[in-house]
Amino acid sequence: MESEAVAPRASAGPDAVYLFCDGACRGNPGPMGIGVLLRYGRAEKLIAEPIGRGTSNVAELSAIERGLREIRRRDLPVVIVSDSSYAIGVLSGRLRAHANVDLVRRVAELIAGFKDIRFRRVRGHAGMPENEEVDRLAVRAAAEGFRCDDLRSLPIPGVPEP
Amino acid sequence: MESEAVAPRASAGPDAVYLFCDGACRGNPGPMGIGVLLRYGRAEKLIAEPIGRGTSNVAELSAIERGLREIRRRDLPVVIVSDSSYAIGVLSGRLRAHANVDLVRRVAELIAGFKDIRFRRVRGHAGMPENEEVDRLAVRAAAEGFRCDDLRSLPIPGVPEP
RNA sequence: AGACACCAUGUUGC
DNA sequence: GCAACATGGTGTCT
Repeated sequence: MESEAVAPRASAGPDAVYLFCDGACRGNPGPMGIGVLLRYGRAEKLIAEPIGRGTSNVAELSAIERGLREIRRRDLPVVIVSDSSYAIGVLSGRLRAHANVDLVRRVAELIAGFKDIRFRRVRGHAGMPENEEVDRLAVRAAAEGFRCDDLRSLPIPGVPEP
Repeated sequence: MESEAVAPRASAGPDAVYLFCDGACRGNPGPMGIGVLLRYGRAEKLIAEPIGRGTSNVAELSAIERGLREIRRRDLPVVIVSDSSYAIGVLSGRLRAHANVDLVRRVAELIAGFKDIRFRRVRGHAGMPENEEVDRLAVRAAAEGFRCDDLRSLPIPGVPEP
């Protein structure tokens, strides 16, 4: 795995799209679900979807794929935030995929269509709010078939919500 | 590798130094840590150290090296207790080292300076208390940069601790 | 093909 | 906190 140094790392800039994603299954293999949070400026989009039966690693890869397909502006820098060392490893070429070859290649080609994609590994259940949120979405999608595709606006500090 | 029969085996005698050691990484390769427990009579010494980035096998070899360097009395019999079939193999000459050649030679020369060194292979995570302890030390050293170098006295059965 | 080790993730149970 | 299972990877040797 290997965590990147997080603190000293420059952010991808104000125009970057942040893609937080997580996959879950009930049992492994088992019914899978994905959770995605896309953030661009003050706008957020939440996606939850059950995606059939498969393995935990397939769920993690599928969450990344689903999130990337949501991004139209392929010229914008994208930061993929995932807790799956496996998914980041096989997509960044650090690990070689022996299983899930088709899925890995499909997502890799998707990635190749973007101008600037970076990966950011985070520890699962380490308190990062966005990671916790997509984890809950993925778990609900896998367990209850929960599905959503909602826009949302970030609160502005000091400005009361309507 | 086959496990040696543990129960019927003669111990190395009352004056032997027991060197329990383990290496760990966070990811492989990744940040490494070592854990060492030296026992001589009723005295124990615990060592934990992060040792930079490398592979699991390098960590295992380094734990042995670090433990051996702690032993002054090279005339005493030493029992190296490790769960690494690789480390014991390359150091005992049963396996041939193609990688990590410098490190292997360095530790082998260290070993050659002792009068009586034996290896004892134990299964990892099989419940042996000393192995579990050095495993935890190594993992903490790799994960959190934990470091220690402490003396400790074994409890005497029937005698309450202070 | 096998062995040992080191991990990551996903679950299940208490 | 403690068990256990599965899916996937590397480091190393035979």
